[in-house]
Amino acid sequence: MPPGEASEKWDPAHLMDLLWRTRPRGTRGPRGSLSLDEVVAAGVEIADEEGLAGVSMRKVAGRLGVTVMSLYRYVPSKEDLLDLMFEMATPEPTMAADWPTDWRGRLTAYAHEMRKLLVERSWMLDIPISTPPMGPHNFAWMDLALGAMADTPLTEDDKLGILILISGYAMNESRQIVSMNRAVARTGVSYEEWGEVYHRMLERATATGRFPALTRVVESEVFARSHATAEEDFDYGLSFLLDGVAALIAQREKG
Amino acid sequence: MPPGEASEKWDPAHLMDLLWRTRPRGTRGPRGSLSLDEVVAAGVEIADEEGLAGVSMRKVAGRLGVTVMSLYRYVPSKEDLLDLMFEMATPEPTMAADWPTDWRGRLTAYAHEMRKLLVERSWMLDIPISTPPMGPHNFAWMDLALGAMADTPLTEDDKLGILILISGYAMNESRQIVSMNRAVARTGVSYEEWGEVYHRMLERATATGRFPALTRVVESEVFARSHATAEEDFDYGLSFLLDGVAALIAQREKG
DNA sequence: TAGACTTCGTGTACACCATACACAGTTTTA
DNA sequence: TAAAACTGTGTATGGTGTACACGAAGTCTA
Repeated sequence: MPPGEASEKWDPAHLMDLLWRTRPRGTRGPRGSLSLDEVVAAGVEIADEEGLAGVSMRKVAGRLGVTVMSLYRYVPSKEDLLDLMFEMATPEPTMAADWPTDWRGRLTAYAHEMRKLLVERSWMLDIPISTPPMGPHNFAWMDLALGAMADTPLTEDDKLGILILISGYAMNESRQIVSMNRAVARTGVSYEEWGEVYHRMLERATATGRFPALTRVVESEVFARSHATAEEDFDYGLSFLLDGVAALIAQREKG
Repeated sequence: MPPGEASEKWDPAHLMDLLWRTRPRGTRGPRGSLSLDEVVAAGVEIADEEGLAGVSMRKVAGRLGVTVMSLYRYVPSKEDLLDLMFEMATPEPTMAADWPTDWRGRLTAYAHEMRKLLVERSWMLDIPISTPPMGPHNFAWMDLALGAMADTPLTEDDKLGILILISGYAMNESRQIVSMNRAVARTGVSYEEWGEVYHRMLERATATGRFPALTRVVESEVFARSHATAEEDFDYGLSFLLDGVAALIAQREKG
């Protein structure tokens, strides 16, 4: 390789080696007193307790009774640690028991499962994702959703598109739920009162007359009335997507 | 008020005052040499040039020729500054000219406009959003989308749900595009080659036989083949949503 | 007009943060 | 036995947001 040419670019394969624990490890020196899993697990613990902002290399090291710099023998950077935490926090999907048999039921269950995970471990949504999914657990989830559509006449192209669409929807909806939960925690205003508060803000803003369509929504008191549960809201949007899938399936069956 | 009761909670109304420039300003002391708009604009400039990570209070102050701490006379915290930047970076929607007349065309245009903005100013997606939209420009966008459905028999409840759904979709899709752009920038691997690279990673992973449905997708070479443009991908998912909206409209017309 | 009151910008200081680097100790291979 | 490779550690660098105290400057009230 010509010198100076390879301007030190980042290689996604390194991350994959970390995720799959396939990093070649020389046999020479002393074996580490820790394992990659222990380091990542410590990070996950802290994130579960204090959120992602609480995860610092110092705290991870402290929890393991080790100096900060020794962590870098296991993980190239904090960014990689976060990617590894995301993978570890994604559970192996185990839905054999009550797993429905029709594609619609399965995709619904999949979306719900994803939302449940992301709302519980909301710090996962705070991790800046810099690559497409590459870890084994994440692949397993993809496989699950794709498998849900196995009995349909959809093309593989279709399935992939739908997978992305539904995952995106679940992430998005989770993001909103989480942001609402945090607002509640931070303000001390209850979940129910927040609709009231937002309603008043909108009233103040629409009083200028600049937002006619928004004004009509506000006047309909959607915000002020006690609203549907987050679960219902989620299913509402999901049904839109699944109707679209159904239509596509019908089309593929015909053609 | 009983002492010790109000345990110093965060008040969203303060943020709204900032966003609407309605913060009461005493008339006593000297007038500031800067304005809130100048501070926020400086932040936006830096974000445009270096991304959100480049925005620090020190750099903003430096750009304005002022000490760091003086910024806190205009903005309570960096978090608020970011919220203000989000609002300022959202342009006043001006789509009078080629604005379609049917709801479907309008919602499509809306979604495209949103995607364009978020991909251009990708740092907006990096801002941790902690409240529902409260700024004038954000309200204007909401109004636009709601107004797009004015001629339909949808209830105000429906419209709000659809607004959230479509905005969420646009944000989500933008997030993916941006993350791809960043991967390209960081690895030096071209946009086209990335499919190739990811394909090989998937091949390696599916070789274990653990992911049957994923294997079928990989074997179909969806990733390896040069793929649809991001624009086409976007419209693909959007059509799903809009079909759902059409179905709901038909239903409301009947009932 | 004098003094009280506010608000300004500034400098200093603190408690963090990620990580580059050199080093000494330990383990394995040639 | 010596070389090589890998380990954990301490130190150091250059960042981060913001609390606090200060003097200067402007505006209101008596």
